[in-house]
Amino acid sequence: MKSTIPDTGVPITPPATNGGDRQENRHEASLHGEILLRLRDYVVEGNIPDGARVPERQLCEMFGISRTPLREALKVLAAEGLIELLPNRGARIRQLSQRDLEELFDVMAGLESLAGRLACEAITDEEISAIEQLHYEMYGHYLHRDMHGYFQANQRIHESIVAAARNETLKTAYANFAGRIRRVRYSANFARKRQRWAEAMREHEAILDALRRRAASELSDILFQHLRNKRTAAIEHLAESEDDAPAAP
Amino acid sequence: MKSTIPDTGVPITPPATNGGDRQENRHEASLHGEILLRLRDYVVEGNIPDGARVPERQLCEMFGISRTPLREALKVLAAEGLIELLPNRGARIRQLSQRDLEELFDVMAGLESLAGRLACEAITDEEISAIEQLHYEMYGHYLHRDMHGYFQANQRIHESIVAAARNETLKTAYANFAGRIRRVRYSANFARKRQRWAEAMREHEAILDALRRRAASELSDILFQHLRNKRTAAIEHLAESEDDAPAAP
DNA sequence: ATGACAAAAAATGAATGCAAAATGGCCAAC
DNA sequence: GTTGGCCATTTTGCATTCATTTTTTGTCAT
Repeated sequence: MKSTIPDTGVPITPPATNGGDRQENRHEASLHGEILLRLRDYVVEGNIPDGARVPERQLCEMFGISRTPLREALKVLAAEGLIELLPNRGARIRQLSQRDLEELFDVMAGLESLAGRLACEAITDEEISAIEQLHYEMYGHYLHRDMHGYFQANQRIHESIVAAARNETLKTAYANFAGRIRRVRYSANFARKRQRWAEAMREHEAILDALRRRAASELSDILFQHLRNKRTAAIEHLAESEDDAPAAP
Repeated sequence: MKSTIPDTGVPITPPATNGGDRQENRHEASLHGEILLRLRDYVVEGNIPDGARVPERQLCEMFGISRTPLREALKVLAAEGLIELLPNRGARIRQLSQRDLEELFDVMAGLESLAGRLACEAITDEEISAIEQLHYEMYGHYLHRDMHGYFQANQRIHESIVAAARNETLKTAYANFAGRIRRVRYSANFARKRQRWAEAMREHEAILDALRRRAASELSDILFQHLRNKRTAAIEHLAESEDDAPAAP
């Protein structure tokens, strides 16, 4: 006797309270902030299908709160681009078109490219060593065909570069866009091509090389191209998986 | 007998309803959307001093609405980084430290750099001609020492490049960050140095040149450096003007 | 059986009400 | 004269309520 959202069939399973907040500062104090964090994770993790309605009432009883703080959180999520609010017709999970995805990847590419440029100005030898460490770790996962481990190491490398840029504003913006993409990744489980793996490894080595030499604009170029290639791979993958799972009505 | 906000001395002058909405889509339909647009402009135009409290109640009677839609708008503005919400202590205009400004300028530099890169892939000859037109116009203002006209032409050039990137996501993000900086510009009236003018003109010519040749990574470098120089000029100017107007308590 | 229309039901948008926290003032004590 | 604590007022946060719009459902006619 599990209650579901009739329209979408989404099971109402209250997710555990968020422990590790990433970009919000002290919003966990107030209720709407707490809700914001939980709801954002809930959406990012893909618990609600693309384009589905996000009924206030259901979410209210799911979180055990009234509509006021929830609506505040919805407005913020809409501003972040995760959902969209149709006047008098409630919130829907924002359906990303292929074009939207391309745009998002390009913006991410621009931000990482910038991060690399800035990192060259401020990164320490220790930080580079740490990234090298991650690189070798990633290489190990690559050899063992461990996609999950590879992904994690890869993500940590990119996060390290962003962190080395010493720019909190950039870091926040990066996290925001990353969240939008992650939602898609959760839904359509990216399986990367073998061939792309080898390429990506080579690119990562070039990244490390440029980083060691603090070659700012060169690193900027490489990072942009690296993300561009990622974009192409992702788009191709999505185009393929559209066969078995056609777009929502 | 003009009522004022006691704490801050902000005169309550209801701004006219916003005619030209820029980044929001159809939010003008609902009341909270309307309020969002008006309040954002009100804040961006610098009508409330840095770090001052933004009392809900005053704003409510100023806009003639209840607190619910206003609070929703405040949450969004906080997410955009224009204000900050202290738990149980209301909203304050976000005070940007010098470091914050530097970070913002760098992110803007990264976004414009990206815009240039992308523009090289898609820009038409007609669009380049239009930018050249703006460039000559700007040159005229430069010769006549018309700072306002120069500024406007300059801004339109940069906006044209962003538009030529054919990326709505980028455009929105760009507008967002530009708004945060514009607030500062309104408060502390940037007066650009003569010497910097000549430099900027040269840089703009280099930009045009790279754009004509569709030299993506070169343009990317130039644009980044151009914005970096802008940043330096702005920071210096702020540092100087701190003498007569010390920081808020 | 199907389509259109109308009424009921539900959901959204905004306003109000209420409890808790913070701000400010006042007085006493040092 | 300054400092510290106590109480009144204000303000914030959230729940509840009211009004309007949308969506569903039921009925009837074709």
